[in-house]
Amino acid sequence: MTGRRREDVIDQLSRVGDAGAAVEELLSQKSQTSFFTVELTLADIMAGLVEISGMEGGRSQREKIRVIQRLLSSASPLEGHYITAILLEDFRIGVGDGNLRDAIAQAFTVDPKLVEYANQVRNDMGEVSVLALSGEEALRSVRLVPFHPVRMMLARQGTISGVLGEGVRVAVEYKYDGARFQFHKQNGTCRMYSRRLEEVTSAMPDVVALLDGALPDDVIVDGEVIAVQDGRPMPFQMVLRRFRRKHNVAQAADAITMVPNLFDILYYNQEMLIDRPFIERREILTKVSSRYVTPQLVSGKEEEIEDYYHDALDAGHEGVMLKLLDSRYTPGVRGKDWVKIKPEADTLDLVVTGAEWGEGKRAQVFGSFLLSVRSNGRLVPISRVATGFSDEQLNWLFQTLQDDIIRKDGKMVYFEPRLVFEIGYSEIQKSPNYEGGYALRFPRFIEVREDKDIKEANTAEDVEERYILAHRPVNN
DNA sequence: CTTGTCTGCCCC
DNA sequence: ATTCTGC
DNA sequence: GCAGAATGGGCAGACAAG
Repeated sequence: MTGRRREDVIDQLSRVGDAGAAVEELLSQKSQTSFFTVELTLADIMAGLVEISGMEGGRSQREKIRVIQRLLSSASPLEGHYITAILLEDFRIGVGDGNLRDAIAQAFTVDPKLVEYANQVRNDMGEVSVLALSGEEALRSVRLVPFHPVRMMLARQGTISGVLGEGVRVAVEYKYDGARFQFHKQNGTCRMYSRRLEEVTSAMPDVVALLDGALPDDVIVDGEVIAVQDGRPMPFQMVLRRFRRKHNVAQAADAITMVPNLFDILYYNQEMLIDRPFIERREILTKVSSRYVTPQLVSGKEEEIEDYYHDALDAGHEGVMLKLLDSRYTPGVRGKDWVKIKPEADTLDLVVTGAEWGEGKRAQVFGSFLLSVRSNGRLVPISRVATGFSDEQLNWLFQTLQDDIIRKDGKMVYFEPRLVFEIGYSEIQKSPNYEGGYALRFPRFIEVREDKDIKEANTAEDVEERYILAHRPVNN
């Protein structure tokens, strides 16, 4: 569209770190040498977007590219910027749900709290905006309806002692390493939704059948499915092989057994329950469901909760959740009413063998680093890391590593090994993507071990040993 | 038909 | 997921 | 305290290319 070479465009993109801004610049350079443009209308853009959304199958990518090329070539630089932003769903204009909520509240002179409440229940700002037009009463009277999934309530990280105060009692439940789901049933029809509210019913026929059998009609419940074998939870990777599958579902269901665990109920028998206290919802859930309700301890004793937590870890779960007994169900909110307790991260000392240029606010520095373990006198990659750095540390690393670069390949650079990072992680997992066969789950940067030479970094044998140790059967 | 690469209102 | 940052 | 931003491993799917 601008007659530029592919490399120029990539170069531009990595320089500004924002595709919209990059397109704007490229188009403005082009307009100096080009003479005509056809005026682009909103209808043209809409038509293009509709056309693209309907394309699939063979050669569809090429066709999509053709349509985008047509739009951009008749766009002004600013238009190009925002067409690109629309296509990537990436506006970077600092307007999130909060600002939108306040704008709707002001436009229709209603309480922002009610706008938020209605959006929590209906999960559709467009619909909420229409309700706001009719006034506060309409917002107040919104109700949950089966097959309109609501956003899930989220938890924050914490510690047991941090949650327990004077005389505070909490509900303690296992934290499962699986996939969150919401299950709806009405008039004999069942549907299951993922955390991002995608429908996964057809991928989970076995789980849906179990829940159908265990639950009455007209309910919405919240839970987590895990993969199990011989009564023990399987690695998260097994869950991934099942959860959003479209093809060979029956075969996969045969190979990997999935079990639901229910921990909340949002709606039952025409009644919305999200504003009830958690203990009440729990009581209703245990009455309503004949099976699959997650075990629960209610306690205010730190020692007792610690024991329960260690039982959870011994059983192969991630940790526990602590839930305040009187908390409402707040869709989409990561509030302090639910707190997850997980083990502190283990750490490894790893050699920095490469890095990749960043994007956005990291466009001028390395955005992630390649990490390796020692193995028979060689260095073997085991993971990357991209979080845990302050901006200052990223700048320093970018500068200090310049002299170590021995090879470049696209946005990747490779170093003469010198630095050792201490890296925190939650788990070592089998990896098909790294040469050594293992990778770290949730890696994060702790610090540069300036006191350590690369010869003192951890080895592939260390990693394997830790993997085996973590997966050995527990004997009691 | 196989293989490689990229994407996902993706899962964590 | 985790983490840092600006408000 | 909150929301936003930038990034991790890994899976199935969808396409493109051979």
